[in-house]
Amino acid sequence: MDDITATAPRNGTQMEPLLRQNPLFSRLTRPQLEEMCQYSRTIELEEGESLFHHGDMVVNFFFVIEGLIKLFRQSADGHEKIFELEGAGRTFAEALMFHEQNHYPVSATAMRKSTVLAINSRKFQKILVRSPDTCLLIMGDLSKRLHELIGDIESLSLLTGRNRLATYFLDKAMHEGQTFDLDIPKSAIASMLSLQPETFSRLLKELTSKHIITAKDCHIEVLDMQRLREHAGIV
Amino acid sequence: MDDITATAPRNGTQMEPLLRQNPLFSRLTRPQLEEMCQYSRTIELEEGESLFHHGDMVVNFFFVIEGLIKLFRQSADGHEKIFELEGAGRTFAEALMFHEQNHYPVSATAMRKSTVLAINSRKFQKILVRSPDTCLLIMGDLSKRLHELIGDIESLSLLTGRNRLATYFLDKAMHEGQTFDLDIPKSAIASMLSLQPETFSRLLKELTSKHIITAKDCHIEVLDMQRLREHAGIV
DNA sequence: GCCATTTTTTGACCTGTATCAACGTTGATA
DNA sequence: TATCAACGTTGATACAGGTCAAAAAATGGC
Repeated sequence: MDDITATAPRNGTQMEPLLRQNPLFSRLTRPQLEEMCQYSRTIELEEGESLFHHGDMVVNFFFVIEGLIKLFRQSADGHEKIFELEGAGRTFAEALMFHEQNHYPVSATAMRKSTVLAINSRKFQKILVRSPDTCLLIMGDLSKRLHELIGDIESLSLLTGRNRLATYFLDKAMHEGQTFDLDIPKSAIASMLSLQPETFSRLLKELTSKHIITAKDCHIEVLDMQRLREHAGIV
Repeated sequence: MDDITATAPRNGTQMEPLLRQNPLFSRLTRPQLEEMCQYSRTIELEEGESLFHHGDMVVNFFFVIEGLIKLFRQSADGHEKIFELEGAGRTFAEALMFHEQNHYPVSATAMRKSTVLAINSRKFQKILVRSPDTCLLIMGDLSKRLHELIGDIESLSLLTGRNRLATYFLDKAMHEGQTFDLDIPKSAIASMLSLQPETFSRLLKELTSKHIITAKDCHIEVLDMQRLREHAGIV
């Protein structure tokens, strides 16, 4: 019997626990998981290496074993918008498996040395038909992403860059406490917030000059949550 | 036996054919459809009447029998962003049924006299568990919406208002031919494109003064598809 | 047809953010 | 240590689009 861990990228790493954390795989039986792994392969990516391009035909969806994958799109004039950064334990492009003859709507490249599991969409779909439990979890997942995207559209339509930056910091502070680090280049954060790096820099300066946060390199400390909330524009 | 058509809002209208056009219902057996209708009720809405508000607890999802429903969100300073207009045959808020204890992420009001079918989410979910076919169709549907939202985010992040208006007209021209009518108030179109009515009006004027379109009241004719495409910024 | 109301357009002005260019920092490489 | 490239900051400037106010046009009731 093929052991799942055999497909793990590095010596003895148990991949199953990591897979099980993701709703796509949490309810699959062990044989189903093994079947899936037979139709999967791990891909090692160097920093900056590309996994697929906007417009490529969809064959696989992906599970991040390690690293960080950037999902983005470029405009005609070379500007880049990052939609999402996916880290260890996350899947991406799985929503596409439910279309026939589909094309990736975004491009994917590694922000740092990464390992991903490429899972054949068509084969996985066959497993799905026999797992209504998993179907419901996936639908829950898709629905959550839908929510998030609606939130993004709202903030692009109704809020200012200042609002979006403050919201970003509020989120960070919620999850990691009053002091945290920016773990990706500022220009990448700017792109996620749909701002130019220059504007990002100026807004950051504004928040520090108002003594709402302190910023030393990538290290941020929130001094005044209340006023940060006010700047988030949610009132 | 309860006939499905019994829940139809107006004398003798067969609702089943309309329901069957929607992927959510196309693969359900007749008994399943009847079971569903037992947990549903039709709601009549006057123009401007509200169906639910952003933040309300999710109990039902909705199927539009007739009319037009506006899905939107309001910012703190009273600005409104329309996410979607749903007409006859469309469902909305169905993505929410896969979360427990969920709240509507948008508000819904009727743009004109409308009739909707309110379907109990929890009950429908129970039918779903026994319909893997339908699950896959729904996932396809959710995935398509995800795509569309990603497209919206891209156009808000990377394109100008001019680009978005041109894209809107291109789409219309594709579906309805070189000449078509704006069937909703201009201010509503502006909101969908994330523009102020004043800006919308000015961009419209610009397109007419360049002889790319003609606009008389709500009647639009595209004169120069090629240049309209150029204005859409997709190059 | 006329009035009241709503929607759209127009004008003047202002603000947020992009753009372009220059410069400082940092970190890797030779 | 010198050099180069990548990244971030700063300043000057430009422009898209928002805001406010008022006029014009369209709509709907009576």
